Order: sequence, then structure tokens, then C-alpha cells
Amino acid sequence: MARIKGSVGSQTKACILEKTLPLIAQFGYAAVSMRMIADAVGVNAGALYNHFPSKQHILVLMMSDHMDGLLAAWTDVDTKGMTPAERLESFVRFHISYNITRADDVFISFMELRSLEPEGHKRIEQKRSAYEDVVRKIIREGQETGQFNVEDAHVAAMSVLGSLIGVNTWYRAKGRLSKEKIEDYYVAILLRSVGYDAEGKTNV
Amino acid sequence: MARIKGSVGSQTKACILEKTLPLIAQFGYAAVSMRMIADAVGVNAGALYNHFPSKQHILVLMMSDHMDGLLAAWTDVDTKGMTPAERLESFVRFHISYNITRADDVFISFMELRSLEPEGHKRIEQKRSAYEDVVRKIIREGQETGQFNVEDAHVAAMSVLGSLIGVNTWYRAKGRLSKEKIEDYYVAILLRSVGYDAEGKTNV
DNA sequence: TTATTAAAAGAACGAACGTTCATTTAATTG
DNA sequence: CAATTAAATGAACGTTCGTTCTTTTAATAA
Repeated sequence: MARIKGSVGSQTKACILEKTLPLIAQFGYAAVSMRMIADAVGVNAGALYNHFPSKQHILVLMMSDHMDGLLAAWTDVDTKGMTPAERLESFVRFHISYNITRADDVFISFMELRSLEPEGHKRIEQKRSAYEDVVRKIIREGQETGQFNVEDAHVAAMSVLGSLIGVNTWYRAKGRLSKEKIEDYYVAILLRSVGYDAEGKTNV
Repeated sequence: MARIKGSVGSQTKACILEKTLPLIAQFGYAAVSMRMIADAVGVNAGALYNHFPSKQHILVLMMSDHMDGLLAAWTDVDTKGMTPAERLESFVRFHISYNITRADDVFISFMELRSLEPEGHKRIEQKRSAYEDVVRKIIREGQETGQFNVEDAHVAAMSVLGSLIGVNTWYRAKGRLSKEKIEDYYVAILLRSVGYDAEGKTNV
């Protein structure tokens, strides 16, 4: 056979990314073959090369799209005029909300860095670092205003991020806790962790 | 050729585990071939099967050994008579100390769960869960004695563990911070995160 | 309406995969 | 010291890998 009726290139390309995502999340990049991807898309393996020059390009675009989406979504959150504590609360809620519905993307962006060839790795690492900067900056602000009481802003930021990233490893949509409760708990835990006193006893 | 002079089975088996560890940590289980392992050991690929019935068995034993070592090492830490806060501090220092020198094991135990076939997966998952229990129990104790002030012990435990596991992703032996400083900072951050008041203003 | 381009199929490429096997030799046992 | 076992080699097994190529057909442009 040949080109099937109704097929549109841009749609197939999007479909490849969409179907590849859960496969790599489950089995890992190296363990997912182009034939597995092709089967999931409903296409022959060779046809994938009409849309991507290589398997590696699929991974890079997938991870790049995710990080771009993540950063753009955070940029859309309006935190103007907020105190560092309010801003950190916004960030915690944002991160959990955004990532909890994109477990596969998050997992891959974390796990498959090592599967990236040098140029792709550099590109993704920059975006990742930009995201870490968000938290570092919030904590530094809190340090400067005295609202937070923290030994080291970098360590505190990595602790906050580690804690948040971990949510995806145990969250289940039908679990004991709703997304809202989890957000509330993490806001409380992480604000405490940076030495913010919610009752305003010691800090303004 | 054939058996080389001086070769001892148990030594080769240990060597296989040792050399495979960094390979899987770097490239992932699926991306590491038996020939790569054999090369690292300095042996022919076929010879690996004198010591392991399959590639999968190498992974399972590696992860199993690591988790057993981790649990046994924690068991050796004496926390008798400690308050929950002291016990959590012990745990934080233990976890960082133990894992920071075993970055590859930790990474693999976290990342390659998905590469395990069902029976192996179950075995490792149990050990992993036992480790999580350690933190949950400490936090529950702190809740009961009132030394900690936490909304949900399970969420708090996962937050603590996520935060700690993250250390391995950014710690560098020659980095800005010594292991001791990092331990100190994490103790402070994580005790605060569970609502422990170090100055004893509100809690005993 | 014809020519061109885009998107698919499906066969084929050499390379690499996990594993098996016959064989050889060192170490161990009786 | 002879027999057995353990530990290695290196070739080979059938599969599957990422990728390429030719061919076919649908969509689009001239």
C-alpha cells in the first residue's frame, strides 16, 4: 500500500510524540523501538522518518516541548506584588497542578537526560536550570526580606524541588488524598522548610 | 583460549556486579549490552553466563544487594532512647552519608524499577517500602508526642524522602558545600518541614 | 487536468542484541 | 596423580535494532 486517505503530516507528527510519550515513560528510551512507536501510531516504522530524521530527534523534541510548556505556563502565572511566601505558595501549587497531569513528561524529562546526545542534552539542561532558578530566586528574595529563615538558598531550593518532584512518584488520581489536599499539605510543609512562620510570630 | 589462570568464580561474579553498576547508571539497563559488561569485566560475553543465568538476574541482584545494604546499615544505627526529632536527624544524616557515596546504586534503584520483571519488581518494591516506613514511623511518633506538627504523616514522609533523594542529583564531591554542611542544612530544613521548633518555643 | 509533492507501505540493510554451545584449560577433589 | 568441576574462549543462533530505499497513492499546485 501507500499513503492512506486523510493522512496529514502535522497530525501524524503530533501523534508520534503523543504515542511515544507513555512508551518511553514505561520502558525507557533505549527499550522502545521505532517499531513499537510505529505500532502505537498505527503506521509502518519507515514512515516515522517522514517526520523525524532519527529516534533521538523524537526524544529531544518531546523533552524540549515539555520544558518549554512548563516554563511558559509558569510565566503565565501572575505573581506581581506578591511576598516571597505567597510566591512560593503559588509555585508549589503550580508545580503540583501542572506536573500531576503530565506524569509521563515529568518522568522522562528527569530520567532520560542521560539518553540525550550532547547537543540535545545541553539544550534541555538549560531549560531545566531555568526552572530551578525560579525557586532559587523566590527563596533568595525571602532571605533578603527576612520572611524566610534559611541557611543556604541553593540547598533550600533543591530540597523544595526534590520534594515536589517526588510527588509524581507516589500520587495516584484515585488515592486517599485529593490534589487540593496534597497542594495544601505541601504548601505548609515547604513554607515551614524555608523557615517561614505562618502565624507571624517571628517574621513579618 | 579457555579458563585463564588465577580466575575465581566468586571474584568474577562480584566484579560483574561492580563493573555493571556504573554502566547501567550511565546508560540505563536496556542500553547496556552483555558485551559492554563483558568488556568492562575483561571477559567474553558468554562467560557471564557462568555466573548469572540472564542479564535480568544481574540487575535484580544488584538492586537487591543495595537495598539490603541500605536497610541493614540503618538497622545498625542506634536510635534507642531518642526523641523523634533526634531520630529524624539521625536518619537524615544517615541517608545523606550512606547514599552520597553510592550515587550509582541509588540512581539505579530509583530508575530501573521499570526494567524489572514482575517477581524481581515485587521483591525490590518491598524493600523500598520498608525504607519509606522508617520515615513514616518517625514522623508518626513525632505527631503522637506533639514534637512535630504535621498535617499528614504519609505526605510529610514522602516529602522528606523526595527531598533527600534529590541530593544525589546535584551533589558533587568537589562542590561548594562539604558533606557535613549539607547534612546540617538538610537537618534544619527537614526538621522545620515537619513542624519541629528547634528553639522549643511552642513544642517540648 | 496535469505535474508535483507529501505520506504512507513494505522489503531490505548491516549491525548489534541476549543467549547457547562446543571446546579448552585451570583449579579442585578423590 | 587421575578425574572432575569451574571458568574461560570464540563462534554461532535467531531476533530485533535503527535506518534506508523503492514503490504506491493521496493531496496539492500549476
